[in-house]
Amino acid sequence: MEEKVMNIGVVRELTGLSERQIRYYEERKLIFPERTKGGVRKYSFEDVKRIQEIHQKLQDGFRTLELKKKPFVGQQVRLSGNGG
Amino acid sequence: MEEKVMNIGVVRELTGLSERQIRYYEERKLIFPERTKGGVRKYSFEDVKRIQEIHQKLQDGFRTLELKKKPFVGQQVRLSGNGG
DNA sequence: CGTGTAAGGAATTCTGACACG
DNA sequence: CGTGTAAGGAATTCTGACACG
Repeated sequence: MEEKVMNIGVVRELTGLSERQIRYYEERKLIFPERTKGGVRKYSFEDVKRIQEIHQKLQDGFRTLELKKKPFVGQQVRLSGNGG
Repeated sequence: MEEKVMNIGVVRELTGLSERQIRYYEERKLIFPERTKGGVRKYSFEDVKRIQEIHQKLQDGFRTLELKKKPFVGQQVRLSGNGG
């Protein structure tokens, strides 16, 4: 399931998210789709799973930057309070 | 692996065959990709496997029509001789 | 910050046809 | 029969920007 074979349109359908959201997660370095020569993004089923987890975390109040590296282990849920 | 998620371009790369060949196998009713609203074909990993088997059979001298229904069981290799 | 959207361009795919042996 | 190719159109995706709260 590591093969990067899907266009963003398929990922959109599988996840129910928008292309904007999917591209944004990449911009934040949370997912790493491949590209065709022409620049078209290609995703794997693993990516799809990851995208859904990211979205879930965002729902839980995380910010994308907090999801980098090992994003889904040993983290505390934070619904408010930005420190700062 | 039944999910129809790949464009023909990806199938081309995975199989090494041409788009022409891939579309032709569909024309001969040997594979059944889905379609997006816009008419773009979508293939599964199963389809990819099937396509490779079809191609192999053609190499072995079969004709596409002979590959229909249960194409890969109980068949004799035929390298020449078309009856008739 | 995370997401929506309109804009224009580019990559990808589609169909139907002609060609070959 | 199985496959290549040039042709024109259509669907899909891309980037950069403005907007909102």
